[in-house]
Amino acid sequence: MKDRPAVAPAEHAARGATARGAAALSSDYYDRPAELVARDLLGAVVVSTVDGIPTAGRIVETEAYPGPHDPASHAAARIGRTARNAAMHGPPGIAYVYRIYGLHWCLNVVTGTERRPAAVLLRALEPLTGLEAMARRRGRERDLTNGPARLTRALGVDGGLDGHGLSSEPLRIVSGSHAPGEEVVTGPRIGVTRARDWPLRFWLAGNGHVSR
DNA sequence: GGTCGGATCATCT
DNA sequence: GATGATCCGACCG
Repeated sequence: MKDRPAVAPAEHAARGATARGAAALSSDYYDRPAELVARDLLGAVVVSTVDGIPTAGRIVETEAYPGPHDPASHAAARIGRTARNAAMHGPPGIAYVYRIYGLHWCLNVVTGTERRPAAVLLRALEPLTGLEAMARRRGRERDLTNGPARLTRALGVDGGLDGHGLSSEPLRIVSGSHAPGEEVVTGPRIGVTRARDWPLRFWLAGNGHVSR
């Protein structure tokens, strides 16, 4: 049995974040370098109403893909602009959703960094609301959102949301907070083969919902 | 607990 | 023709 905070960090976030009319993060918020946005997004809440089904989760793990100078990015300089990465070249605050390994979807937030394509990958959420719907979509009760492809499945996110502005239905991100005692930790990104040592993965230490 | 291989295909070489 | 910002079930210990 792991130690848990007396008051779950999610409780505060859940109340404000999923409440009707909660303010979405502004485009100014995203118009910053991906490293900063990736760190600050920890604690924010993703709210989905895809298929009319409300689900929401608190962001506990992210990765930054800061620009063309990053060889691991889908918008790396050697690749340039393509149909797949078009959204990364769009305005800050829209979604970049792509298929990976032929069968999963991953959700990114496009950020600004001096007009260069950049994004933040959402790697794990702490489930807040709609857990039953998440479990139904995932086909299991556990591990609902602790992985980039798991969380898209749980929220009903797919390629149809590529380029979608994240301040409007059916997929929004609203502000949240770090709970007292929650510490941001940095480390290498998962699964990448290039720039393995760049410390661009961010997560909330001690939160039980990170991907690993 | 851990490791291994299959699924499955758009994208890029 | 090879690769990949992953997940899952099978198998081993």
